[in-house]
Amino acid sequence: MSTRKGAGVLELAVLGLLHESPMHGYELRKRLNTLLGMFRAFSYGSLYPCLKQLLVQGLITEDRPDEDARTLPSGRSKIVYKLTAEGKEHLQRLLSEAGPAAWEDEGFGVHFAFFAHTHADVRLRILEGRRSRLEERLESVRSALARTRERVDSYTLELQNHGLESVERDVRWLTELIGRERAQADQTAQQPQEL
Amino acid sequence: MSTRKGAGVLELAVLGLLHESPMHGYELRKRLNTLLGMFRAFSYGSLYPCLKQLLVQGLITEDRPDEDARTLPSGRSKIVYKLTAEGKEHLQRLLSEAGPAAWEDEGFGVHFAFFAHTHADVRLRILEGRRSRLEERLESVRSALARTRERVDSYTLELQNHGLESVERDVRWLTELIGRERAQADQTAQQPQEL
DNA sequence: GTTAGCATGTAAGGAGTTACATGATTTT
DNA sequence: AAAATCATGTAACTCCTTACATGCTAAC
Repeated sequence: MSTRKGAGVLELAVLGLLHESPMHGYELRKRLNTLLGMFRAFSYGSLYPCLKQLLVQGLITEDRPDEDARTLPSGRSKIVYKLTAEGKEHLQRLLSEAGPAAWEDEGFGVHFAFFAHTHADVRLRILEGRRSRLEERLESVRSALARTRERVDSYTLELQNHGLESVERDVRWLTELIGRERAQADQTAQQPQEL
Repeated sequence: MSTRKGAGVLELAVLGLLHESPMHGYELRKRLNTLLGMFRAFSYGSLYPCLKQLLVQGLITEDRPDEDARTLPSGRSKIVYKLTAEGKEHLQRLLSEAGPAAWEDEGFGVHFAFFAHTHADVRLRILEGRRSRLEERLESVRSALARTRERVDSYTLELQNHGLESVERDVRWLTELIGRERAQADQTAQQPQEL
């Protein structure tokens, strides 16, 4: 009840993208779906309500170009959204949390996408958390498979092998990234505070 | 409104597993999570309501071992679920549908897992549907990427490349499977009706 | 001048999760 | 005798989708 659970992946993604540059909803959705297109896709039906909520929370502001006219329900035009100072703070807070939300399936991609704005130690903990998570999954499925080795038809087997291989590949990828992060951390540690 | 949309992946998975052998809920969930463990996991909170609904629909029956005692709310014991004839028919119907439900992200794994009970031509159409779906995704993300080549930070790039590679790998996997299916179809076509 | 893409929104609903509640049985 | 795991269930909730509704603007 403390951390305001109602976060969701979308909120972070929207804040992250708006941090790079102000945008209107339609464009935001396109950027969203090229950024995370291989993992998930969002529809307008979730994006616009999310923007509305962020507005209410004061994390973004909207800029309607035709302020002269009366509050028009028709005669639509682009509404450009922009991060507020509070929004930037909130984004930083979200990106500093190295917890399950950052390494579980739903959240990992988005958190990773904004690693450029994340502290090095948090990055490392998220990558390691993700890797343990996947390794746990591998082990649990593998041991269950060993116990139930009986008769499994060839299609089921094919699916399970493909799944295992994909996750193993992901683990190797993570291991490489972790290696790079550590090497980088060592380098900056040897030359302290050079700017 | 015709095909009773309220299907969901769980329903198919439960029917499929119960087709192999009768089981109680707890065991069902374990089998479920080793079958699809690399792709998704289900909780009891969705499994038991699903079983209840299938019971109401007459697709499964429950076998409570202690029928002697009064309808006991306490004193729990295993409840073994079993497919009815109607349930088997329904399962066959679900497995014969070579539509989006079978090749989109949510459904593909489960449909594939039960390919052993699926007609060869349906298998082929599902595999091809899945492949086109992934190829569309690749193309749409790649072309969007080409248009927005500007400045993307190295983490975003890393994520996108990894995503692209994973999906490309899946496409190659599907292509191989399609090849095998076709070869098999040719073989059985040359020697018609040998049993 | 009409199709395609740009642009914003809402209402209803679906599929599943979390957290809770309870108790039996097996292992250590 | 304590801890782990087996076993069944419910209520509240969350995040997101689908389908709808509307209209502008660029390309062909």
